[in-house]
Amino acid sequence: MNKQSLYKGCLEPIVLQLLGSHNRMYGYEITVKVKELTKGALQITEGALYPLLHRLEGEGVLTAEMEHVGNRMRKYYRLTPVGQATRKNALNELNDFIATLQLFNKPAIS
Amino acid sequence: MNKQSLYKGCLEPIVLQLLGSHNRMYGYEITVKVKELTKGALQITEGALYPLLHRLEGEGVLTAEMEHVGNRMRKYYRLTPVGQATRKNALNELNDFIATLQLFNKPAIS
DNA sequence: ATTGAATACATTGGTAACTTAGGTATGTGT
DNA sequence: ACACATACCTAAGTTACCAATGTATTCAAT
Repeated sequence: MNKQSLYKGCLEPIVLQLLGSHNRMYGYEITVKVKELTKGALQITEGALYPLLHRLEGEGVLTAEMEHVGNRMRKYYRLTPVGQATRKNALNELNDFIATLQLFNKPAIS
Repeated sequence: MNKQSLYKGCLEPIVLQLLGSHNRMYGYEITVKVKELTKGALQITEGALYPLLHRLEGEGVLTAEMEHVGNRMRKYYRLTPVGQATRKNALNELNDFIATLQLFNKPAIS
């Protein structure tokens, strides 16, 4: 078992948290920021991120605005009002989750 | 997204931790203990647990011994020496994971 | 000037780790 | 008698990811 598997299911709350503290971000920026923030511990793959962003946009959690920087396209995402609430809720769940995991955090007994 | 999805990938380290602090346990006991410990926050399904135990046994992480209590069978699992090491490693990964998640734990900015 | 890496978007196919639903059987409470 | 708890198990479907690939532009290095 690869430790990366622990992060399964955490991508959405992480992205929501990032967007909750950054006004707006584009996809590639998110991957770089996460890698940087976690010092490489977590590397979001684009194959996971882009479909997630599209889904969240479709659900009304995010809005997107295209922008051109030079000749290159960027798609900026930001939280909608619904997304703000979703983020808060996801944060609560994340904290409950962490608290629960801590219950099992014992050095050993043997 | 159901918050249960956060636990995806955490079942193995949790089971290893439990067995690391309990000498030996049987499957059903594990489900009850986890539910009790987490006050219902985490309910391991048998469809997830039994295949996991079988896999870990096959990998040499656990050994099993059958026992009869009255007319009913119990299959007790315990960590092998390999399993002890696996548990320690899983615990480290779990702690790193928690530390990484904490990086995103900010109330908000908005 | 060309090559590789970085930037930036995206999709497709495969898979691991679950959930849901079921099956078998014994014991216990009402 | 019936439901619920105990105790094992499996099979089929779902989900959320990863790996690989594709397109195109920009920049640094040789």
